[in-house]
Amino acid sequence: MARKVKTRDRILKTALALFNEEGEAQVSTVEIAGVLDISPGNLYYHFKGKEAIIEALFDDFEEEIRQVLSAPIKRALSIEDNWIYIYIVFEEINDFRFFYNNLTGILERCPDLRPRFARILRLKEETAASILSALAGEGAIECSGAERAALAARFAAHLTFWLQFVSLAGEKGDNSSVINNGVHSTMMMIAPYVPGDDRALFAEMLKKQTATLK
Amino acid sequence: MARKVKTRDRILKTALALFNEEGEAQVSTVEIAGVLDISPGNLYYHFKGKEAIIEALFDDFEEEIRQVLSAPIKRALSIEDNWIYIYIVFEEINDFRFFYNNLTGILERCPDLRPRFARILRLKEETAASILSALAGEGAIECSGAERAALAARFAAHLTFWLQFVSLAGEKGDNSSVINNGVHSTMMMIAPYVPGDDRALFAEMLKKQTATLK
DNA sequence: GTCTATAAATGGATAGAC
DNA sequence: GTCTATCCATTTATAGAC
Repeated sequence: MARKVKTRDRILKTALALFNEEGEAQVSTVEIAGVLDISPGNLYYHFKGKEAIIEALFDDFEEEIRQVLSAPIKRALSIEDNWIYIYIVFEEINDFRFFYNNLTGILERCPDLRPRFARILRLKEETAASILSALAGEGAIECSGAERAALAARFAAHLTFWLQFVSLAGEKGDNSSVINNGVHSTMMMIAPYVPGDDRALFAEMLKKQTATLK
Repeated sequence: MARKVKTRDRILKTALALFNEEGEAQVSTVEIAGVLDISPGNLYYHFKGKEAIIEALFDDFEEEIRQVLSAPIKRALSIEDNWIYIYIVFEEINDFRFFYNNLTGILERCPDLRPRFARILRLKEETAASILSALAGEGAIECSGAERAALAARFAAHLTFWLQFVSLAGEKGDNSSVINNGVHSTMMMIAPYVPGDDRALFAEMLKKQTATLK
């Protein structure tokens, strides 16, 4: 059963790891080939160049993130149930962090990706808006329409950049504690909108969740 | 009186403009020299290389942003007065956007800047915390200590990344309307904490401000 | 599919004349 | 301070053998 892994897939896997570790700009096609112990020529047989590799990696990312972002829209969730989706979004972004660490630079060189990434951002925002709308509908939060719209946009930005912010601010910690920090800070954005009666429960839930996962 | 502008300063000015327009990674020392109509050798007489130029630009940025971030701490301000500082912070970031557009990449190549930038982020957060604390003290907002701390961190991240988010999401608009959008979205983060009586006033103020500046 | 070898282009950097 | 000339290293990319 141990099928031989295709060279194309090995290239993608290795490139992703190197990009995330050293930064995409610091990694050349020669280095990727070197780590894999294949020739540069072989690499160029599979991919036209670094941009082609990045675009192939983006294909994978896009498919996964779209799935995650579409899931919570389908059924209304309680506040308590939403954190798992936030967690998964952060995990995906973390797995693909070389891209998020150099968004502008990469999108300049891969212009095809720009509209696709913009659509992902809008999907993030729409998903957030739809969840907030559901929560407001069932009275779990109290929040005007205008405030919900602004909050949804900030949600999308927060999900997109928080991991980078934490790492730039000089926080130490392994991947999973940083992601938990992200989930916590995201959930805290909802706190002021939770009405008085449930606010204690909400704080309790956040505390428990943080304790469990840290 | 029309003093001749020093070549060193012309290099910095041109490099900043090119970096912001084309992205730092896409601009070579040769190109900078070419635009200035000086030889690459001359450029290297003034700066050891691109990193030295970036670090000199960062010196300027750091000095200005520290000034802005220190100003509002000195005296307590009403909510209405704070927007001008937010506006100026966004303007500074916009003037220096090549750096914010490739934070990770540049900090990898200029490791000296990393702790300095981390300190700026912390200063952003501290300034926000101190303003929030003052506002809470005078009853302009209602917000627990824990919520204030979390909000201050999100403020810092929001100031740092919002312009990039808007541009990546595909919004059109000139510089100043994008910055106004930033100020507005930042102020909206405070809205849920404004107590009932003043909330109408706050909404009114935000609307007026947006109308005036757009 | 994979390799070797090498071309072609670019960018960083310096020496030495003016 | 500034220029010309040049060198070196890196990277992308391709041709052709196996």
